[in-house]
Amino acid sequence: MGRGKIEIKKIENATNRQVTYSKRRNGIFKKAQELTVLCDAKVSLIMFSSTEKLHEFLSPNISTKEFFDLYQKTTGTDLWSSHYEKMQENYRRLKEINKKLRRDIRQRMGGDLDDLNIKELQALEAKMDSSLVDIRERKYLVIKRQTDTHKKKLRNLEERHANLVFDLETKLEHHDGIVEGEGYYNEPAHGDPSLYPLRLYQNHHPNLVLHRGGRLGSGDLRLA
Amino acid sequence: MGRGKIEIKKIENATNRQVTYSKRRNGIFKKAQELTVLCDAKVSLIMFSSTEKLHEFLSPNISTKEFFDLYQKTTGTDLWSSHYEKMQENYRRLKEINKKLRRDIRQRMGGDLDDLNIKELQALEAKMDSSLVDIRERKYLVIKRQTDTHKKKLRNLEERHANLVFDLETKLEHHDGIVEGEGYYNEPAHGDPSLYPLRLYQNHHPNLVLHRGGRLGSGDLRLA
DNA sequence: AACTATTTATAAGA
DNA sequence: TTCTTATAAATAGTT
Repeated sequence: MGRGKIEIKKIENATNRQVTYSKRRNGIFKKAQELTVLCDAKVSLIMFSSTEKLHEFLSPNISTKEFFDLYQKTTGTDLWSSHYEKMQENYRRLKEINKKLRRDIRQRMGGDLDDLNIKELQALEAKMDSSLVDIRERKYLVIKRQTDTHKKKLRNLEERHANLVFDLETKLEHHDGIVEGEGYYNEPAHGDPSLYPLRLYQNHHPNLVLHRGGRLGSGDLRLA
Repeated sequence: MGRGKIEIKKIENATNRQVTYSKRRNGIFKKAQELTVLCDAKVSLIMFSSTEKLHEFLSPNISTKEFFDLYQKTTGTDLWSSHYEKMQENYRRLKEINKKLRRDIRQRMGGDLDDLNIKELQALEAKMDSSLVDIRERKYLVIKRQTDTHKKKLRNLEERHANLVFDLETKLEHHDGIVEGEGYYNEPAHGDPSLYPLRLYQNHHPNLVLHRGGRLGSGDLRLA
């Protein structure tokens, strides 16, 4: 259809080819559009020119994805399954590992033991026993650490307390009597209440204070 | 193009529509084919008739998947991503669970205890202890079961042995002497060799045989 | 991007 | 469906 008949083979002249592509592309798009309307059909027409330019026609009221889903459903193919495969493989492996881990834990918790023989049971028992030793060791270590920390705090507290008492006694000696109100009764209240000198007027000797200090701690720290 | 001009709107007559679809489908396929060849283009033409029948044209030297991959790459869309997302979510969750399980196991094996406080350590110790009790219980149950089975087998063996001895003694009484060769020496050889009467001629009393039977077992079954 | 001679597609009919 | 054919539509080559 044109001034002359042409042979259907690749047009070698690039310009000519491009012009023909443009003309015929319009033609085929029009045909696709007419087919869609006349025959109530769904049409997807996608093309890449020799220069890789993309042109597309799609019937209205449907998206490319919907169209492609329909295509796959109809042809029975699943073009993206290959994309999944690797991930699915990993997923399966992870699931399997997960199952084994759960089973292992169940056994360590004393369940799921039905299909273990004596040897396996003994091995499990031994492992658990050794682990328990580790855990106990660890626990005692943590306790010891905490106890040491408390002891250190306690010593520090005792020292500060003794200093207070010493200061007070020094003042008492200077005044030759008991100090009331101001100073030592109020100042500590702004800080840590636990540092408040207990019944200060009754303790005139630092060594006695140290003894009382032993009771300022938070009791036996051994939680075991 | 035809005997008369037609308006581009849906053909209401179903037969007519089907005929037109068929004719124009051939036409557009031919156009697609010509475009492919003439202009060296890649064309994908997919259509569904109003009766959902699928027809497809695809340029040679390319697969539907390749074509679609190219389409997505060119348009920058990723029509598969939504399909991935759900699976990726599951994968992530599974991985997280797996991590926790591994950690749990490591802790039960006595490792990874650094970030547990005393309370957690105590709880872990208690759980392990209780589990260990379960495992030991289970072990003893299995051992007891096996021991019982062996005892039963043993009793059965003793009984059969006693019967043999009884039969032999009966025969001895009838013959007033020792029986040689035939019968009891050979018959048991066809069955379980362990059932072979031991030095039979030396045991004339069933109660003695029963004592010997005690030594036919496989030793102490207590494996604990 | 237009033009137009000619080929091609196809609507209607058989 | 397929063939026929008159006619509409598409387009090759030209400007």
